[in-house]
Amino acid sequence: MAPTREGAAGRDDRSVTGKLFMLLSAFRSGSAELTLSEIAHRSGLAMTTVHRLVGELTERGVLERGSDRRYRVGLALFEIAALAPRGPGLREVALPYMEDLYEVTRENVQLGVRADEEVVFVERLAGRASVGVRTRIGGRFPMPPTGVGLVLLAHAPSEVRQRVLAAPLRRFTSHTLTDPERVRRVLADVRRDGFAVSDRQVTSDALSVAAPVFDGSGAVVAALSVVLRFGSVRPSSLAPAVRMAARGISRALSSAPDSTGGSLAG
Amino acid sequence: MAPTREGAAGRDDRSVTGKLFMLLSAFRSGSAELTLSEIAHRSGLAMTTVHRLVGELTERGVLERGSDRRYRVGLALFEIAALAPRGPGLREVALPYMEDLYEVTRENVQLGVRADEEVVFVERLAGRASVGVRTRIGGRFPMPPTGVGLVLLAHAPSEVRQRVLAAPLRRFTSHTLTDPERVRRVLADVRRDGFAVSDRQVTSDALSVAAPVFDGSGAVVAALSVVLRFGSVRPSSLAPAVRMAARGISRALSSAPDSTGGSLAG
DNA sequence: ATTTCGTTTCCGTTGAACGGAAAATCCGGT
DNA sequence: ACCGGATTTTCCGTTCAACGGAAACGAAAT
Repeated sequence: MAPTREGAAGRDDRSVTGKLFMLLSAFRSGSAELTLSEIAHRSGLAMTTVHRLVGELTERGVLERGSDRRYRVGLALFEIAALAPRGPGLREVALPYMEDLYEVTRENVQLGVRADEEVVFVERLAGRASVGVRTRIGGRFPMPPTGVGLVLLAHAPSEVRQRVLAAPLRRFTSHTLTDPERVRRVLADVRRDGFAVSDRQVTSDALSVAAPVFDGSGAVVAALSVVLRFGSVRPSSLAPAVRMAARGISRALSSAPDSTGGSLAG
Repeated sequence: MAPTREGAAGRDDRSVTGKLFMLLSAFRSGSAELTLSEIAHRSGLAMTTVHRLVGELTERGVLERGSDRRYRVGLALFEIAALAPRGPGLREVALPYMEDLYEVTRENVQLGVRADEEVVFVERLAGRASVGVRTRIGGRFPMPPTGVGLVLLAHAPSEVRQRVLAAPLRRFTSHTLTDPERVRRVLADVRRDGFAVSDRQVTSDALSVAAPVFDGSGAVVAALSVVLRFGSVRPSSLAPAVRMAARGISRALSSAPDSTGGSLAG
């Protein structure tokens, strides 16, 4: 074994499919542009193997080479990923409603779905006046501290909830809830009220209000949130607007031919 | 050796990488949800091969299974594609400027880049009042009839321009320009004026005004456009606004640490 | 000029990928 | 509930694509 220090890597690196996945995942951590040897190092694959695979991927546009000859994720991957029903597909029908919400609040409007035990943010509208957020589109984030996460967690299968609350809850600010029992009670409130408030859980100057998005079968498939600067408005006063927008998306999803209901079995 | 000119439909289905690419590309044409045998049929691969590959992809979240057991593109692919500098990376810095433009016009605001000899749309903002467009995010479109396409083509390497104008120009409406010489003159105007107008080239009720987006080195890396209902405003009156927004994006790109300049050699 | 670091080519070995065949499962029809 | 056709999944012997060590090549830095 080489002295590579990757802990998160998958177990199965025998198949080409697995190698390709590890190779592409190398771009997730760190910068968006990598040299061949950086890819080899981060993916834990042999140089020659990476060289061959990267060559083929580049030929097909899955990777591209920049002016400095570095490799970057290419458009071909973007084109295929654009077809993901829970990603851009969902975004497509949600956008007009998010737009409305943005106009009213002038603050970050976020749309997220659950992947395993984390949130993946699918879309975010932000103007230049919006308060800064630590999330990135296509990026993961723990569920408990975020508004969308609370909604998704509240409506997730109980096994998922168990597992998430069994793990230590990461602290971001002095307000972050780290007691599983407290969070459990918050989740019950979220289910009762139909919306969630995350008060300075991620950054000390922001809070978010979130509401669930349902598919045709009544399952929660996503969550919508607005991120506000702390102190600017009373959170609960925005709940109706967020819920309205979320319901608008839900309705659009039900009537759309392309059902976006999906489950990630734990 | 020399880069293969054969373009899209590569006959190289020997390598696993190629097979995976063909497999995933099966989702491009037609619906977003496919059964195993549909994937096998569309990709041209053997059932057992597809079965094995699809199984592994599903394990990693690159594909997902819906409630009806059909396969769809999964979030893992979306997460990786989100790192593409010319895709979501570009979108991220462009969004606030696009937002501004949307507010002023209340119409479709589009951002596109060139891939080979076509446009790939990276982002589109649209309200409910906007006119319908035939483009899709992550989708391809011929360059000559679209606003963004005209800008990208005008600033593309001359070989690209040659090839595009050598091929027959597809007609969408009675106004679509199909004479290469006419288009060539339009492209010269685009370079001189700093913006492009596509008048009812794609649909008879819409026209678009587009301007180039530059990276730090002065190369055109993208194009921004507004799609208007025909007759609502005089196109040239919007040119300054579009150019302003495009320049804003250009400036943001230059100062960003992550250069998004990229070339796709012909 | 020499070192260093990254990239690319070469080639013999090997096991992952392959796909035909058959079993298992699903599904609409009766 | 029962049947027949279509779809999905498992099994397994064969083979060729994938592999990676070694060495040549290229480009900056010293």
